[in-house]
Amino acid sequence: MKTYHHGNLKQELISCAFRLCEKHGYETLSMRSIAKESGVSQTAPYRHFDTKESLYASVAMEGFKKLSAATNIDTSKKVTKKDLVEKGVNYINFGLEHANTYDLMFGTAVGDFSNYPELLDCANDTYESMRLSFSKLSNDPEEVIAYKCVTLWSMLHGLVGILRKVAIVDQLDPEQKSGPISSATIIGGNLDFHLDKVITGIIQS
Amino acid sequence: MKTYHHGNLKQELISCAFRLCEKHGYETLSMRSIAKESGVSQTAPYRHFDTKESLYASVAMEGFKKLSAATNIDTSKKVTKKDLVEKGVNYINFGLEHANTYDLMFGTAVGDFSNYPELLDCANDTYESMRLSFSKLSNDPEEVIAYKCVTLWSMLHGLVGILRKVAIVDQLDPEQKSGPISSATIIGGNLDFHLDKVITGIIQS
DNA sequence: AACTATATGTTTACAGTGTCAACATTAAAG
DNA sequence: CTTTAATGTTGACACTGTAAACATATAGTT
Repeated sequence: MKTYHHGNLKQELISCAFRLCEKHGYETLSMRSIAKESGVSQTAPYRHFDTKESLYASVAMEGFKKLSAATNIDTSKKVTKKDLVEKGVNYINFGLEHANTYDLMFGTAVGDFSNYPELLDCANDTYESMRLSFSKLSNDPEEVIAYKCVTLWSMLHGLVGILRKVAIVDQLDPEQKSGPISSATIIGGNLDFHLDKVITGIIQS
Repeated sequence: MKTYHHGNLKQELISCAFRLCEKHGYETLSMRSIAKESGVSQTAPYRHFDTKESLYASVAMEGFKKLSAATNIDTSKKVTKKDLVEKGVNYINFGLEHANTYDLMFGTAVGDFSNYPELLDCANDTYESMRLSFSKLSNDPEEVIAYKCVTLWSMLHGLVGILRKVAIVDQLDPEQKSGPISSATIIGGNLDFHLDKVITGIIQS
């Protein structure tokens, strides 16, 4: 039975967009295709999203929620370096496994997060969780902790980006493409070992 | 005197696109607007670029050339850590000052560099230059050097990304927005100090 | 010099896009 | 039960990437 009013269209549009984004990348999304996929007329989405960017923002928000879930540390217990490393690995894996969504979250698709307060909150949560972990791990003053967080996040974020563009690096030595110089082999294969070193360095810095 | 044949259209299109990209971001570029700006019919660009992506690739290439120029180290002389830090600062500054172009270079606009061999070469040059610097600095075996390069590049790349999204971090504590917790203050204001620490860590790793 | 092939330009056309305005239907509030 | 607001549809507009057909200039060959 098909009703005129969908009842839950907004959520449907978001999860539909999320699905399509994960599969084909956000660049190929169109308002119209999402509407069609949701079985609704092509301009119906505009009752729930002012612009395409604001739909993007909602999808990005989903992404940050999932990222937070994958990297959140239980700070009620004692926090160890091992926890940080483990969640760092999770961060990288999220970036690689949800590459298309990650692009949406950190690319130019959503220009300024402060136009989307809920999205901003979600993004902040990810950072805040990291900050809390660091603060449970040491007695550093706040500024130092903030500093270390930014450093770690930069490292993780950069690693995702570079591992994605691994072709650039790997194709340097075509003969050795799958040999020991491959960054995927060097870092990807020993991710926790690598992150352990990096995080140790940051903690001690 | 207006001739039917432009004479140098390809280059004109590229530099025109580059200019527009720098100013307004690549997302707002259109084949037609670039054509118009170049004073030529709307489909003329297709005599020189199969697709929009391939124009993007050419613009990205310009970007990598400039990035290489800004970060290249004279390896005929002795290479010091200070050189690396200085070029690291240049890298970050390039990323921040040419943010729009940087997005084009490292975002999803050009899907797979291996479709554009010249672009791949330019990107590789940037890496290769870094590799050479590292190799002049120590006696590490090749794999270790490659590893360190990837680590450093990740850090630089990540830092550009995070500093750009600084709002996420800074707006955590609205009261302190321009206070000591701002990542821009922490890192941006002490960029060379920060990079010195990071690079020292990488060299010793 | 004349002829031909190729490179480079223009015009026209098509399907797809974001988004607005006008209208239709349903649900919610009084 | 009536009014209003929320949510849907249809139709339209200007813009996009890009293909096809055609026009003109340049380069190469005889």
